[in-house]
Amino acid sequence: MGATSDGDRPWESYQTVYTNAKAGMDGVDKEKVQRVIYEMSKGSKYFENEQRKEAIVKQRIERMRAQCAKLTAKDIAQFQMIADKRILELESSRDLSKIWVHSDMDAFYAAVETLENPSLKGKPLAVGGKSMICTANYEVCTEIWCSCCYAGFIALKLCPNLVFVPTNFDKYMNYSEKTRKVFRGYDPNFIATSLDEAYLNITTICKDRCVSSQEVAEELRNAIYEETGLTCSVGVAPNRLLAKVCSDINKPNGQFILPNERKAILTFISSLPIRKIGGIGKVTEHILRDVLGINTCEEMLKKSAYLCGLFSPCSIDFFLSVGLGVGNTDTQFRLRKSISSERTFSSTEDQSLIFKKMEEIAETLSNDMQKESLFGRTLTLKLKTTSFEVKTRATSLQKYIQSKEDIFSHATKLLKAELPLSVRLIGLRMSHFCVGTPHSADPMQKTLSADNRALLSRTQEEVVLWINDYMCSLCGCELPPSFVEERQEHSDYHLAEMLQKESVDNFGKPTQGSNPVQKSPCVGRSARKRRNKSAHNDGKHIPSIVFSNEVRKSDARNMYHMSGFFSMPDWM
DNA sequence: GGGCGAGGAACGT
DNA sequence: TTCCAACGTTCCTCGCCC
Repeated sequence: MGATSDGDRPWESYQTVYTNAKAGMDGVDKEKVQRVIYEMSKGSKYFENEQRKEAIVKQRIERMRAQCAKLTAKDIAQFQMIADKRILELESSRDLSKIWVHSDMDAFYAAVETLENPSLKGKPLAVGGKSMICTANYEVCTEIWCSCCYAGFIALKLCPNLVFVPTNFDKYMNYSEKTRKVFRGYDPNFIATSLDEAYLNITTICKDRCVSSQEVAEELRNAIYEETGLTCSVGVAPNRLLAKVCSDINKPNGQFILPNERKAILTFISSLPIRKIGGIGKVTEHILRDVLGINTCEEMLKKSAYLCGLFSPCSIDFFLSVGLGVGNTDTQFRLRKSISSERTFSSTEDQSLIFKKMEEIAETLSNDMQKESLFGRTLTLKLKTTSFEVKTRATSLQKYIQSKEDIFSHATKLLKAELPLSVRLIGLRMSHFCVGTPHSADPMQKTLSADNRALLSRTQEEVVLWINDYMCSLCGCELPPSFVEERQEHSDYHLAEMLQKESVDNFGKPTQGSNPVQKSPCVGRSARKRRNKSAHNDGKHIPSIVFSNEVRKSDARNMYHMSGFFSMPDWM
């Protein structure tokens, strides 16, 4: 942004239009696009809110610059030592033994619509509505720079021939399932991150069949095409962070293979813009660029001392990993931490209507929770006001809830405290789960004591059977073998429950003072607490001691890996 | 005064 | 003429408690 930007060319400073140009869009007149979006957005409430958010980011940048300026030579030397040590540790954790594939369907929703209605072929197509489009095909991309993230009416202005098709998620899920059928043939434990994206570990298949990753990638793309009639792009690399970047390089209908060699990775990373990395979005890019002048992944290492001086250890680890091209190579199981439902509608102040909307959302959320046997004890109400300001109000309850009535009742209390109000979105979120046991009412109860654990351990192997080494035979709770501690607590729970029942059967009432557990610890509380503690403390300040590899690994994993199934950044 | 948890905001896809 | 999502996680701040 130049000094004159806000004068003659105000659109240049409108951050909303900063976006990650995709492959095949080099010929687009970016300035025209940026100008049109600015002109059409200007003056709207949405625009005003964007300006407000931008001002906050700018303030943050100023604060960080001031923080930087305060660093003495001694501070910087100290931070450099910490950074260098950490870089060495990350380097030693580099795993080049795995071959990961990231598969990304090309303009998925638009491609499905075109496949089912060939008359759309060759036309610029947007899936969605005038308010927001989900996906556009490549005909649109070559005209207006970006395949999505536009309001429909703006896209229409930029591309007057644009044809709109409403979304049909059942259709997309059907095609997505077809792609997953193919993925299973290459990696039964593949990780789906959305309807159209997945990670596959093809190490074994390459080894067993004595074929190159290039051949497998090609075969996979052909198999997807044969099964669905749709094309995809794939990236092959030693870890998921890099595979994701690689899949974007030869899009659409292409592939890019990054060899499992350190030198090749460092060369690849050296000039890679940071925005290409999953997990670095508009704001992070803006901050790194304007505070530290970091534009490429390589520069993360050059500015490592300053990164250590400004960011939390979790963030530092991520940034340094990006600089080294180190990413996660394990297939890890992730547990959901929250579930939510939200709806946007025309702004209203009508309280009866607002409560009606909230009741509908409570019902949807309750249904979703029932499908996954989830009971939560923290309820968060989200409100987006007419001026696009987002507020959240949360409450933690004395018992785990799931029913629509319970959710609505507690949400009502939260909402009443905010009235009167003019809103355009209401959302409800439940978190702090207890999975699978409707009678686990009191979150304050204790888990098994050490004595009880010793007493019970002898027989617990006989209590819980893990179906497919994965699902609890007694309650259906899903825990993979790697969750050793969580499984232990889960077994303890069922055994205690069984013994308690026996006690009742034998004596007519529960043994006094021995009510060891009434909560199904699918997510072990002790483990969770430790993870939270670790992450929390780390977020506060940067310790002057050098981090241990083990601690940092668990923290970084905590940061993202335990996240939801579909919105997890892919770099870990 | 430090640990800890809750709540709210920010961020990313 | 006017229209800009849905979902999930992490980060940061604040206040309580020992």
